[in-house]
Amino acid sequence: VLEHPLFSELQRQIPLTNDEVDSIDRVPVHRSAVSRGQDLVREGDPSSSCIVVISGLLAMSKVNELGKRQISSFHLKRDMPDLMNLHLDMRDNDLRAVAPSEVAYLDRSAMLALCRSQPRIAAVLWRKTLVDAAVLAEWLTNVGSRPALHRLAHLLCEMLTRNDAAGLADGASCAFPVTQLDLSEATGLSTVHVNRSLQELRRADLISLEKGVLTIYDWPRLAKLAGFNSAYLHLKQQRLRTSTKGSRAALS
Amino acid sequence: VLEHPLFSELQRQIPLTNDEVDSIDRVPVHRSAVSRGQDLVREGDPSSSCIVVISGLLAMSKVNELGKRQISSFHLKRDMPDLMNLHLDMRDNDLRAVAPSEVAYLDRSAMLALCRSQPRIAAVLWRKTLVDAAVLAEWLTNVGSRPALHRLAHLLCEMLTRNDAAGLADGASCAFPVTQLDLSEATGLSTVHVNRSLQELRRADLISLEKGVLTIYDWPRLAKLAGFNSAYLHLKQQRLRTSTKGSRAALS
DNA sequence: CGTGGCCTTGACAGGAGTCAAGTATGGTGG
DNA sequence: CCACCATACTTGACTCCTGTCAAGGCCACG
Repeated sequence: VLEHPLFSELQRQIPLTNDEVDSIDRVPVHRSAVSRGQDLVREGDPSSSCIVVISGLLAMSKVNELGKRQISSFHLKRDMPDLMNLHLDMRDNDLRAVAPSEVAYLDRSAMLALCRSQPRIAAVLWRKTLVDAAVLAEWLTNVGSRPALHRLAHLLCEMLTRNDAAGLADGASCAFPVTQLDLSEATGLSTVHVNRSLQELRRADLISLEKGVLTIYDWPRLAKLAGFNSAYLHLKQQRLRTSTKGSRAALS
Repeated sequence: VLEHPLFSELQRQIPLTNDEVDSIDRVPVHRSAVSRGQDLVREGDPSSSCIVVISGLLAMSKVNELGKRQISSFHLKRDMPDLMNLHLDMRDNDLRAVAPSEVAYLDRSAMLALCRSQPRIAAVLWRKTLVDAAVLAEWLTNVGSRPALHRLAHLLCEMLTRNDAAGLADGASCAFPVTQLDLSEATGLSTVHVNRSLQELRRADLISLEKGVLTIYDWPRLAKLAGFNSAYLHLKQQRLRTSTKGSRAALS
């Protein structure tokens, strides 16, 4: 018997009462696997479910009138991208699997009922949407105010920090299975420029990004370049990352 | 005796019960006037209050490591910009008066208590934060994927639409008391380029923006240029703006 | 061992930024 | 009532960051 996907995430935030656990168990779940590039939901769909990432990597995005796609967030294991639509009746964005993923669909009206009956759970979920919004604001700042190199560096810093906070990082490395096209859509740059900027970061021995694995060799320098300050992620346990230093040669 | 600022906004969303009205009245309010350019709260401040705009125009913004400011949202009368921080303990953004404004400060812990005791009100407020987040995502798309002219046009379309939905527009006109510096910080463009793009929009007889008043002379053409679709604003009453057409000459 | 993604590279173009100077505009005080 | 000042807006010239186009190389997968 599989654990309820809401349970593991909520338990991380607050200790749950028996009553709360029972309420959670009453939310119907439906699991499913999605392959790379597949859309889970599309702009204009009515919101009818609420997705939890079980594994893999999802991206929320919008396509503008010229067909250019803008990714507005990445979602790791245990993230709930659909929370942003819980109280909205129609989606105005796409949700797509950037890498092969497994997801759980929770019934939306059951989720709404859960929030009505369990205010503490509602508060935790609400808080999660606010953190997502804070990340969105930081992305806007990133895209609107930083030059290409800093922008990419910032995204990479965020990904490692979030993976680390979620217990998904391995030292200075974490999974980040994206193509350069994905990166270009997340940063608002062209793929060619993403390619060149990545090379510059690699040549400076700051990072490597290959086969879907991101490694940051010199955190202090990269974070400084990016102007990265993790405050906007509102992590509960402030794990201060100060010392994953060392050149590529030193690590390998 | 002044009406409670929460009341007018919530009443617009759902009919309130007596019990709910009583709970709202128990939230302490403190009104205050702020002058142009004044910061109401700053990045790093603990969230201790929750602001409602009574009149004027506020902007949320972040300053990057190079001192460049990015505005992430504008807030009109009755908006509650601080709702984005209700469940977060520390602010990661600034809130500033773009124009002379009046605001009401609601006590944050009283707001949290209100949400705990009145789930319907919590749901309405939660929904408001989700709409704000949806706007943020659209801004990201705007800044990340549209060229300067389209980007500005999109912002102007949004402002008129929101003013209209809030009952603050006068036909094809609304207040928008911003400087070109403000516009540049909201769009991620330079002030010089904002200036030239505005002139281009004016020369095409699409808009005027002077003395803090925005007028859109040819909505269909401007909206098309901007790729503007109001769906992301999640307005309850879909007031379809299709026909504020006419050249400047025809209107004046 | 093809074949289609994806990554890489070079050459070129252009949108947007910067710098710098000049022009309105509105508020202030003499 | 008008001179003065600060702030905002305009304009021109020039630079450069980033995008576009196009071709070639490198896998991974069938």
